[in-house]
Amino acid sequence: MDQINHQRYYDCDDCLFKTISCQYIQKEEFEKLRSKSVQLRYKKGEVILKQGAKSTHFLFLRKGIIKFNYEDENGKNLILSINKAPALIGGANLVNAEFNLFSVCAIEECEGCTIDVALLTRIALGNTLYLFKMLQFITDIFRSSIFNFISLAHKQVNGRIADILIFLSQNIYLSNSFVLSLSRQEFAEFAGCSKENVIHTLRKFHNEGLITLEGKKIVLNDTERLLKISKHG
Amino acid sequence: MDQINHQRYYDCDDCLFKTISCQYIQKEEFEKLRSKSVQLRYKKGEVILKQGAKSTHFLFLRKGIIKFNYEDENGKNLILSINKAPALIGGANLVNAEFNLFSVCAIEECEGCTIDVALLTRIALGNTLYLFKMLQFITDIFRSSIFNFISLAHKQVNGRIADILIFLSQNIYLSNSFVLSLSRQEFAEFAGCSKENVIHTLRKFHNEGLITLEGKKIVLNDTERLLKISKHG
DNA sequence: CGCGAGCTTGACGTTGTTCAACTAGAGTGG
DNA sequence: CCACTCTAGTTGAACAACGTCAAGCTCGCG
Repeated sequence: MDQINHQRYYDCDDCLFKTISCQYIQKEEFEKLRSKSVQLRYKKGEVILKQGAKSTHFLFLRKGIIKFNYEDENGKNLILSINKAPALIGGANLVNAEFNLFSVCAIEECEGCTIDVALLTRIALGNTLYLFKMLQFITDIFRSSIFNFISLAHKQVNGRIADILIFLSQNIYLSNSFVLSLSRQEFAEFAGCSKENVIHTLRKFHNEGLITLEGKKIVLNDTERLLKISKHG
Repeated sequence: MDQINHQRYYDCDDCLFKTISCQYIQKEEFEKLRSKSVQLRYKKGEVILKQGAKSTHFLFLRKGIIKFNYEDENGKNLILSINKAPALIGGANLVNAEFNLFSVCAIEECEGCTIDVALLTRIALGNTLYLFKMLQFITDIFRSSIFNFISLAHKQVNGRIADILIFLSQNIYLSNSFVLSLSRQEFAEFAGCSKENVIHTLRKFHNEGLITLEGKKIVLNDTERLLKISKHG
């Protein structure tokens, strides 16, 4: 068991989290964090943090793409936000709640390390600039959720799907051409509509030449017009 | 000008913000905050903080009810959240942004005082427990927005309106019977639907005996069933 | 008294969901 | 190596939900 947990996939000296941390805190303090930290790999689909569970640790996501997922009483899922590394996740609860408000799942292979919340809090409370930096990291999820919130709230499906395509292109894959890591079902959970509607709409965009669709591969041909659709609603 | 600004509506010694602050910081420090602070009153409908403006101060809301309002490129409004005093507002931007991401408007007569962001930040950075407390205050808006986000995202209008009625009853007016401070239009902007739809749905709830509707006065007769409608979607 | 803003109502067309049938690919076992 | 099954994706049609529109109403205010 210990053997597995201590497996190391990468060198901490190469890690952004160390670089950032050491701008604020002493190396010895970072070493304390590190000594309590464990490197982990997640396969596509794996749950990283479980909604409702007690949040005992953060995860510094060094590589990969994740979704923030909310499951309601009826078992219906809703994707609040999609984020890529680097990110500090789980922190949605630092200020707010003892238990995870959402689940976090890998939608691409992910790599990162756990960070002890209690210890990080203790260190951060002794160093306010560091605390500030950590909070910036942590509240990112809220900001990106609100982007999606606004899109959902007063656009119809055309606009929302255009929004999501642009978001994925510009914020996640950083290219006009990408292989979607989401299933159609997940896309629907992000867009707040049925999967059939996603399929119909993507097909329509394809037929109109806005995008090129080949299964999971999507190419945005006309970002201009997508932006117009997004703007118009 | 100065005369007007220095008008005082209430005694700071009675104010919750002082009580809380003085649990963490020295009286002399609080006096610094106070000396830079101005008491203000807002009438129903007045804008307290304007979306896009530089956020130079917080407002400690001592009395009243406010809405967080987002206006999109086409001039359409969306109410993200409704909150009542006591609250520290404008802070949605503390960690995140230099400019206000949303507007804040009074929907009932409000009373509060400005707080200098730079000074509060300076003091809070010297006192992490206080910083933490302030952050808790400030991030409340996010949590309550996400409540509404989830409701919007995968419930239909029936469920959303039931949600809002319950929210208003339990979190804002603290009674089963209240006089709505929102116009039908604003209710629609909160529910993410058309005002006619709000009217139709409220009328239906009325006819089914779930609520009693008399213009702006609403009585929740059957919270149980409203909860069921909310849950079912 | 008349005007205007907010509210209400019902009709109608559009949007979006649900359902059922079908296809394609991946994994399984004989 | 070929059925078989399971899952994800796709399609179109029927139906329900929702927005838009147009008309009329109410109430407060000049």
